Amino acid sequence: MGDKVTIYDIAREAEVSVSTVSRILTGSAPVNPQTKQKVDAVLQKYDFRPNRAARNLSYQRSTMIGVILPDITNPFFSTLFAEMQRHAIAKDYSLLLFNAMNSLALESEGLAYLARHQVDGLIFMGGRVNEVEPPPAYQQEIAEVAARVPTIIVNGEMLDADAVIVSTNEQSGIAQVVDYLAGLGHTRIGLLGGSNHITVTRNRQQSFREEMSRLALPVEEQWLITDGFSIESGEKTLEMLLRLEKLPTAIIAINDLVALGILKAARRHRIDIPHQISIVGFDDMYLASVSTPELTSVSHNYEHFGRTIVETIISRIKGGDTPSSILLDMQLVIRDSCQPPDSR
Amino acid sequence: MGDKVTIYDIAREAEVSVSTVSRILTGSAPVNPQTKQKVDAVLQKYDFRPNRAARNLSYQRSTMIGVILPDITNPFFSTLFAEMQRHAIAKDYSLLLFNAMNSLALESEGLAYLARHQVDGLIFMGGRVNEVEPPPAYQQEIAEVAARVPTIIVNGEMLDADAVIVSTNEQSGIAQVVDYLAGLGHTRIGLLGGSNHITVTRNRQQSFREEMSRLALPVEEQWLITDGFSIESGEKTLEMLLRLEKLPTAIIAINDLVALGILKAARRHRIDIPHQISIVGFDDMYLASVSTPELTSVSHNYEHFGRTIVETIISRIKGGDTPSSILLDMQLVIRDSCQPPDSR
DNA sequence: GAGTGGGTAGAAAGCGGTTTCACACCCTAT
DNA sequence: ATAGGGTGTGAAACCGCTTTCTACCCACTC
Repeated sequence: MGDKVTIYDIAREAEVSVSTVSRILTGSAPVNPQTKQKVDAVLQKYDFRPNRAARNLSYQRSTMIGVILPDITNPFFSTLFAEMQRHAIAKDYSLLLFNAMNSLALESEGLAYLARHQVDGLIFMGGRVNEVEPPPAYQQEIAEVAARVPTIIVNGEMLDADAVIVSTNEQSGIAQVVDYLAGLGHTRIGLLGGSNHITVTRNRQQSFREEMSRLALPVEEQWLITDGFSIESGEKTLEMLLRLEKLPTAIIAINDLVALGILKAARRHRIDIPHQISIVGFDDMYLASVSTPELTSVSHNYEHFGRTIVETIISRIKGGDTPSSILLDMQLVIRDSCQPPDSR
Repeated sequence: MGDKVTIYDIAREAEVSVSTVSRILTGSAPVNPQTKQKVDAVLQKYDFRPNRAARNLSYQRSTMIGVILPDITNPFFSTLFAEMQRHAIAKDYSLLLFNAMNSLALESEGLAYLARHQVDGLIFMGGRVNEVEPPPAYQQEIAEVAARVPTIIVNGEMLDADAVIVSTNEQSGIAQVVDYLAGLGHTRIGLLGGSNHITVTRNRQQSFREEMSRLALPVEEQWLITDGFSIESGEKTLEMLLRLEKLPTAIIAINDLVALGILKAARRHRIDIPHQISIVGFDDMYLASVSTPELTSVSHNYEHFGRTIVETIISRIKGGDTPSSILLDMQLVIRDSCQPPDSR
């Protein structure tokens, strides 16, 4: 996409030196208004855009921020990415996305890919940073990267790395759900989906136990079943649940996809949701309203989420003082998938 | 992400000139095996990666391909993007994504954004290129861009532009659906969703009429209702359909989202899908299996689709001979949302 | 009326690669 | 012995922009 016109051409036509043109372009030094006007006219005439490679080479930066995420087809990530991109562009940064296709191994390739592009910052979400106890090799790879380039880790631990950790407040999210369900009269609540070695799952489980105990409600261990984050996981975990003698009256799903899977399996088993069992999802993907009944879900403020990530990393890039961790609130959004127990 | 070590450092340590190092890096000229070995060792030692900005400046290219699409949260686009990225990276190109957030106006900004990055190629999908009769301003903007940089337009017309047009074979897709439904015994078929000023919709409608007429089946005009591409559109169009006296026994939805909306509205009206009405979707998004019943849908071969786009544009970039248009087949995937008419 | 200083602007040196050009060296054919 | 032809290598120019260094001009002071 090569405009062939360079700053030299502009300088020649405007009868000034390249330095002057550059000064006008960057505003790095004052220029006589008349001179500026003359040059601006030429700039306009050619719709001049400085060559990015040259500028980056000189500046020693790329104004690109790398993003590694496990699956762009997952609405949680794509929605968040869209918001991040919006804010990044507004601040004259570009987002370079690497989609790891749910492969932890590919993430290393992604790191190399973004390093090759000399990104000024790195945003790491999902995948290996989500591991509860990441293998030392992961830890070290991330720590090395984070030592060289400002890094943000979304919902991960990686305590050794010099990165900003941005996390969602699972504790508050879970508390809202449990309180809501308890308020409806539920005392028998299950938690389905997720994975034991993933931070978010672990956090939600722990917060779940805490909040249940705070309300003096018993936690039935067999109602905590983990089997992943997909629609299929949802189906499978409900099947497993249904084999038990005693069933919960309400189920919290680890995310909306799992919730949709549960809904699907429930329909197959002619279980009436929400009258026989209430369901709450997490993440409030736009899919939450596809289902019948529409899903009650714990929502992120995606706009705020994306903006926080981007503003924080840009601030880090510019050497600003940033907190080393940020906690973002979640908000229960009530739709149609919950009812008082035994309300059929 | 700055490795501070440069080609000069390498040259010094290996006791050769930078030219020699560069030759080894690029393979642009033969180098004595012994020299090469010596340099390679130093290269390895520092895990040297040439500075991208410098290289781009010298090469006068960016090895980046820009992608403009209307909505990355739409599974059709995100799935396709993921495939494209995979193939692009395998061929040492990078994809720079611009998400236009469903705004035609933003697409111009996206064009400027990618131009600023001096992308070597441009892939334009959805949005304004999908318009049946794009306003002259759009036409011209795209034509200008396409004149300067290799461009691919996915599912659009833009006949004036010097771009490769990659399209999906709607004619064959529709024919498969109609034949399948007719084979089940359906004679009363509707086509819901989409938008009259969008190419794909127009093409599907036309192919629909053709295939129906080929089978000597009547087309009931009031069963062709367009109202967009979203889940909500699906709900709305079914509501409108239900107000008619005579109903079709099968509905083709313009895409899976619309189909999901139809399913949802049908459930609300206690219409049994597929026994009262059969439904077929389009695009075979991964969501097609969320629903109950699972959606029969016309599928893209996303892997092939993405690969074709990427390989074609790279070939164009390299000055290769490429066809000016490419047609990709679609394939009906049969699941559970169709039954013979009146089979309840 | 020489000295000081602020405002402008040009020359030139990077930034880190690639590539052209020139040359040295060695080998072969005359 | 000498011209001719590869090979392999270094020096230097170049890609397009930013920025430091330098110099000039023109008040303005003392």
